[in-house]
Amino acid sequence: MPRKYHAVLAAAGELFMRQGYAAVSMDAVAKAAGVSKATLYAYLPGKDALLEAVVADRCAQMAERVGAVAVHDVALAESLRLLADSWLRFLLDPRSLRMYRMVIAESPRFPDLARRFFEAGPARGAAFITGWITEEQRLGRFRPELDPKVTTGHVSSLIRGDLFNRVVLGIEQPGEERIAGAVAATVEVLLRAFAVQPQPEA
Amino acid sequence: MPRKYHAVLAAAGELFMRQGYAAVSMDAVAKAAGVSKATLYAYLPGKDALLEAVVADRCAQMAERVGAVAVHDVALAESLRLLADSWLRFLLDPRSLRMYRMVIAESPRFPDLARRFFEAGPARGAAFITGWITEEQRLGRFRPELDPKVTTGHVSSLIRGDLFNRVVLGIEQPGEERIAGAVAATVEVLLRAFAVQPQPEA
DNA sequence: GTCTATATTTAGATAGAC
DNA sequence: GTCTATCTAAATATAGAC
Repeated sequence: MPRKYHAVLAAAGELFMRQGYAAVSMDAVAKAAGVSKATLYAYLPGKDALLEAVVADRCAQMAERVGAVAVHDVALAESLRLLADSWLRFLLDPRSLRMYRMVIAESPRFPDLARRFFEAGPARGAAFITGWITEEQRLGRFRPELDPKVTTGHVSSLIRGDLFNRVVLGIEQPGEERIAGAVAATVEVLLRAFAVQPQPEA
Repeated sequence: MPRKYHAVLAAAGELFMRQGYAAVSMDAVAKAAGVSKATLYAYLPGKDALLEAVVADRCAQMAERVGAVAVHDVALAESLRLLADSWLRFLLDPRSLRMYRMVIAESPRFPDLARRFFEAGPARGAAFITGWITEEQRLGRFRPELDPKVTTGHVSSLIRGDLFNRVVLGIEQPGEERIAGAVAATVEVLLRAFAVQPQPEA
């Protein structure tokens, strides 16, 4: 699939993410990609296939960007802060938000698409956090009796927090301090819930 | 706005929630409501206004259904379990999920709609939880140094948990035990993070 | 592979009778 | 208020030349 195929995927992706699948016409995609409509149909059998190709492409890109900062050679509080900070910022990235909105919206009609997104994004993030937890348990800083996978769900939910839900809905557009503040508050909770020796607050 | 107005809102709501705004035609709404298209335009100036009316209507309904179970005359663990269980089940209700998906999808193009949804749903739930926390603090069972509003974000995030994210994407369709298990695991974390006297596990 | 031009269907919206 | 019938624009998809 040659020359302009990448331009088509990029243009279609941009439009689908911003306006939603149903609201985007093949004309609009062709125009944005600088291609004729007939070329679209030379590449792909139809609009559904275009969406699937776009999401597969974006998932591959996302899979490379996923991954928080894992550090273990500092105090647990700082290690948690770096993990939470990097992961939350990834979630709040406009690309992540647009992808999330679009996939959520179409998941009832395109379940495969939702699963692919989940595997490329949330599942990879979860696997990363599970690894981080396991290592911290080995270091004796994270409660050893907890199941790493179950705990990953709790940790990731706290990191995402209320802020993500508000931003997804456009209720809030957080600045630098807001994000840092949310992370700091979350770290306090994480320490109380998961650290071997609960540390007193400042 | 007389006789068939309710039927129009109900039919349009059902279609918008299930298929998304852009994918639903006015013809489809008219047919589903048992009404001619001209009648739609007698009620409302256009499709956008129909969406806004639908969401306003559903938000009013939702505002009545919102509200978890608040109990304070049992042990904190049981009180937490009831709160988490009722709230999570509300979130996982198909009506909640469809509304959430649709509003998320359209929030970039209809920010007012997202805000109305937020006020009718998540904000009311948060206010409820904040009240619950304040009462538990008064009873001396919930850590008194914590800010109730900030803590509400942490509590609600943990209740929602990983399960909600998976269900929204259609990754998982939880049965009774799955929900109960998720609630139980969450309660353990909530106790460690927020109870005045961390209780030993079973 | 890529284009222009077009076929066909369906969209949102309205006129006018009752 | 409610209908049938219809207008106009825009949608998905394709034919056929290069």
